[in-house]
Amino acid sequence: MSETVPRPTLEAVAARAGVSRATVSRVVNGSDGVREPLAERVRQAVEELGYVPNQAARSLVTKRHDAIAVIVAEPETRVFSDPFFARQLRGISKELTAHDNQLVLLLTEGRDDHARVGRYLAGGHVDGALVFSLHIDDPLPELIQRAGLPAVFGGRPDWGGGRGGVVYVDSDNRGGARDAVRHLLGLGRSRVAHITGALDQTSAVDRLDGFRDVMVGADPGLVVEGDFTAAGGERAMRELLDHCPGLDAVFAANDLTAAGALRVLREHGRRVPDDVAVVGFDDMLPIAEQTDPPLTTVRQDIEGMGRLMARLLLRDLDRDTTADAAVGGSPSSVILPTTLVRRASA
Amino acid sequence: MSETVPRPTLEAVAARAGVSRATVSRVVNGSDGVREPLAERVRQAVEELGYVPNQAARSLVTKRHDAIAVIVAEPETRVFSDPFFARQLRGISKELTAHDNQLVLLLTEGRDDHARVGRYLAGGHVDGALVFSLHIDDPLPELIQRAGLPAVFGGRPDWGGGRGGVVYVDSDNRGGARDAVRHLLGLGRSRVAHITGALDQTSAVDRLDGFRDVMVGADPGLVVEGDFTAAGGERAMRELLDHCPGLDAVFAANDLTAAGALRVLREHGRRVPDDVAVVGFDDMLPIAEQTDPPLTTVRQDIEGMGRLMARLLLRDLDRDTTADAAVGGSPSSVILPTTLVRRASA
DNA sequence: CCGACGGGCCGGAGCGCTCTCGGATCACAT
DNA sequence: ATGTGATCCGAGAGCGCTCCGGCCCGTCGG
Repeated sequence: MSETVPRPTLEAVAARAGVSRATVSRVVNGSDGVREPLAERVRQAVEELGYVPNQAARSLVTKRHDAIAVIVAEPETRVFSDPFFARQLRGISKELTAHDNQLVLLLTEGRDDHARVGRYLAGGHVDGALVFSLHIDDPLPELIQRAGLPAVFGGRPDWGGGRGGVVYVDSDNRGGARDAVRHLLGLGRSRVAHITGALDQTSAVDRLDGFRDVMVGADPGLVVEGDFTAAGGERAMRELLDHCPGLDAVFAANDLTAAGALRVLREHGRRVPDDVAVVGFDDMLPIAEQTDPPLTTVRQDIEGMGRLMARLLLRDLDRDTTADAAVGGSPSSVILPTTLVRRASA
Repeated sequence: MSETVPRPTLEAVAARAGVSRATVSRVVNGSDGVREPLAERVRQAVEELGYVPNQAARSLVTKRHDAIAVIVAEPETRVFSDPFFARQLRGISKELTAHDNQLVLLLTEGRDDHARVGRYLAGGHVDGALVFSLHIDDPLPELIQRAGLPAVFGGRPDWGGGRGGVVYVDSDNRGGARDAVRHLLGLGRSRVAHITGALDQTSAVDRLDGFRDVMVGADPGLVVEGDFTAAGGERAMRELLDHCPGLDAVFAANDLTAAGALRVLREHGRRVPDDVAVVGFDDMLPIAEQTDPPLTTVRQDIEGMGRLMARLLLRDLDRDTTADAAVGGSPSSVILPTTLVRRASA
């Protein structure tokens, strides 16, 4: 019924083309040293038989799998509540498939999942790993290293990336924040507040740092901690309005936060942007376009981040393969630029 | 430097434990026929050497890969603009890892990608496929069948699923729509309008059907086509207000559409829910909670859908393996119930 | 006490592929 | 005609695993 027809093997193709396995292998893998007429005969046999190489057998000898693990720590619900994840994945996918690599997705649930992931990585199924949202006490890097796999991290890791040549890709959160605040100042605002993100995430810390870079010596009361959610934005905005009723601008750590802030501002009768200008971060659609008024925000190239992560990893991979020595040294981390998107809120 | 230590093989473990490969294999795979003292010695050797079986070698002989492909058609940008995708993936992932299966993600870009996917599926890397948003002219089912792989589809396929025992999992879009409309009627509304989704998607068609089930013989002018976007919702709402200014309720095909409709209603000075009650679909967070007023909507169990898809597929797989004959017949499609979530808009 | 029987364990074959060698072939120069 | 490379191709080994057949040894009936 669902009985699979046994797929043709190299040998079958060889027999049909009247050559040896080795020759077929050469043709299939595009190495030279096979004269044209013969090669053509082989190609035809491949065609006729619908031959597709058996990856398992190939991996067994090459020790290459042409597969990359993408590891996402599930507790980061943020990853799931916004389209970031999907966009990044899309970038990764594009880059990987362009190089004939497969994407194996590992969503880790909790603590105990690490054992599973470790076993998997050690099991030699993949050639490398792409890892998201790493925390300081995360055993993942250790596991990956023990498995002898190269890895690239998404977002600056907690410990600053200073350790053992960790490679990561991140947006220029700090620079983006500076741009946002400068834009606000450029609008003639002077009492600029900041609602931070969840400060256990480096992106939130970096954005706060960027804010401070520009607002040196500002009233510390103008900074209130949020958590990247709309509810957090509302709460923080209320607090802000309470303590600093004179503020004329708000830089929110992300668009969701900004949306919450906007609601509270409206509730309190403040007009945006006339009374208070608001800038968000992420350019998270459709949120950013749907707020009232539409949000001025800092856009980052999410898909590009994903693609870049994959590219760095792949480069590392065939550096190992092709070169005898390190050709260009290990790859190093990359910070991607952001751009300010002007809409109506500031 | 990044030189990998050669991983221990079965043979190495066997040598250390003073037994044969076969015995180690038995112990590792949990088959019986090895007496306890020996088994223990083997287990210890495994431990000491940190042995992990080589999957490639194993697959080569078992023809099993313990991996499932998840195929998502990229053009469905809807998939990427809302968290559906991630949620479903999460459900799938949970179920798969619980059964020690890996998740290989295939995002297909366009037409020409099908060749790649086909090759991959035929390449014998995976044991089955989970497929999303299939269209009527999609070559995917053909490819999958040719590769001899079992598959489960997400969402009712275009051609109605009547063909060749296609198995799919879907929400009860029609029933959910009925609930929504009945709720509106229960509120005493009588001129209920519907803004549809993109009607080339079965979910949109089903929701429309559900609407019609309840509103038999209603003014056809009360149904306007949307496209699942907020902009589409705005456009449709304007049209509706133009042609049927007397309407007192709107059932929107999804929450984004509802959000657009809400904006236009406010713009026209209609109060929600006093003048016009609005119900959405999806309970897409954070949108549904953030609209003004918060949206009454129909919730579907996205994660459950994913999990169920995976479960059906896995069941199908080891039905092939274990049973001599069909134990319980082929699995069949499942429709998951929806629930109405009451908030302020209706 | 011997032969039959059976469960526990081992050796070997082989999954489909790659890759190293060495043999065959051919052009060209000797 | 023969040597000489360079070039092309094939045979064979083996990657790490599973599984089959058979050997060995313990057990029991006669």
